[in-house]
Amino acid sequence: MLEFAILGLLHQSPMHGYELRKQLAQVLGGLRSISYGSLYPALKRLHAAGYVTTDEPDPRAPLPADAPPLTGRRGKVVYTITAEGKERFHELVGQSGPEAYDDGGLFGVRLAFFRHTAADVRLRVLEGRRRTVELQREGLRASLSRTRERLDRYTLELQRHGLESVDREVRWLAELIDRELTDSHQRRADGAEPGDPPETSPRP
Amino acid sequence: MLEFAILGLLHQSPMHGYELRKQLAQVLGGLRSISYGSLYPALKRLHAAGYVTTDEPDPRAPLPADAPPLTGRRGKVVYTITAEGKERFHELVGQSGPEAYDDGGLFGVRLAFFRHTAADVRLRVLEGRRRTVELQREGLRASLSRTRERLDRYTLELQRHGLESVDREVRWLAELIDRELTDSHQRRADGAEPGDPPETSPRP
DNA sequence: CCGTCGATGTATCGTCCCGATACATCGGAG
DNA sequence: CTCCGATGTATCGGGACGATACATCGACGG
Repeated sequence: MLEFAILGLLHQSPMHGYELRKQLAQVLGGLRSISYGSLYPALKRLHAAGYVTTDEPDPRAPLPADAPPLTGRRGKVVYTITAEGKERFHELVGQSGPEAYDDGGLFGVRLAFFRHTAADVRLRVLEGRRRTVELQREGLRASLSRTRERLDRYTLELQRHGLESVDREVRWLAELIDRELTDSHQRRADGAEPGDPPETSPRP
Repeated sequence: MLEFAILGLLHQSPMHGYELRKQLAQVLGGLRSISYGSLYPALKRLHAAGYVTTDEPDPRAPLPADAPPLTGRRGKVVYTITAEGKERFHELVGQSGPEAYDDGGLFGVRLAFFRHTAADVRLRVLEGRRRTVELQREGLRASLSRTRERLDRYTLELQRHGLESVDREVRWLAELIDRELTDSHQRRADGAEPGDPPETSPRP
């Protein structure tokens, strides 16, 4: 999941780890933040896999007689996506199976990078997510009506609130899907390229 | 977090790990489930800490000449809470500081065992949680109005939906707090014990 | 001119949790 | 009688987290 998000951000421009974290927090919805304990190991993995490069000139050669403080020598590192990294990102962005929407966190990241996603894939991902959440809702409803009598008021409130949240998510997804379909028809009528990501204000 | 939930459940009656998992899923709101990869290590920790005992008679003594299959010898294990465990649970249940509500997951568990919690602690935890979520909401609002122009429609939708969810949670918490206050006044008027957990249907 | 304070920045450690997987037992349906 | 699904215990590798340490730099006031 981090892999996806990092590649997506680096796809737009090279960045420091620090900046990456800030942008990530923004894109992820503001509440979900990413810790350095996840970020740096993830960058290390991506680097090992050849998906990103660093400008670190490796700290071992060009200063034989230069040792003022010489402590730490911690330098800033700019991460840049490679051609393989871009390929990997587009491979991930093209996936529309359960791995794209079963996990809510990953789905959020997918949504944040939907502008890089083809229209048909967008639609499949949204509908898959809706199906997943609908199943959750049904399970929740069943469980709630089964155990309504045996639960105390607090547990009951917790479940009720959870169910309403899931219900709201389903309706939200339905709205997004509707909009996708409308835009798709609109594009067909306009004769525009199919798969064009709709802009923030499609018709200003 | 698991520690709390497990002790809370075992507080009611001894159980197998398997049953524990099912009850846990129920109490946690139906969506959040707990995997065995978390549960058994957690039980091991609780056992090592002396908070639970098992009926496992230890597999090393009483069958010298008994070896029909002798494979595995995997037996069922019933976990029972100890006096120290109950003490630990009440210690945890009495906490009303940030550790009780800063994390949403832990707060959910707290709520699920609110019937074991004193009325004043309940109120402090609910108000603390509301404050936390309110701060989240303000941060989200600020971030959203700051970046509204630069975000594409999908990221915008994501943030909007997130903000509405947080907003709904604040209102939900306010309702719960109101109810606590009402019940508290009611109890005072009735002359009942302060701290009585309100039942599921306080006035049938 | 200096100190220190907050933002920027890199990095690791221990711990927790998860999904996948393996294995074992048992009651009932076919 | 046999197979199947529910019950049941357990581990493994890996990912993510919070806490923490350390380093650099600009700005601000004393």
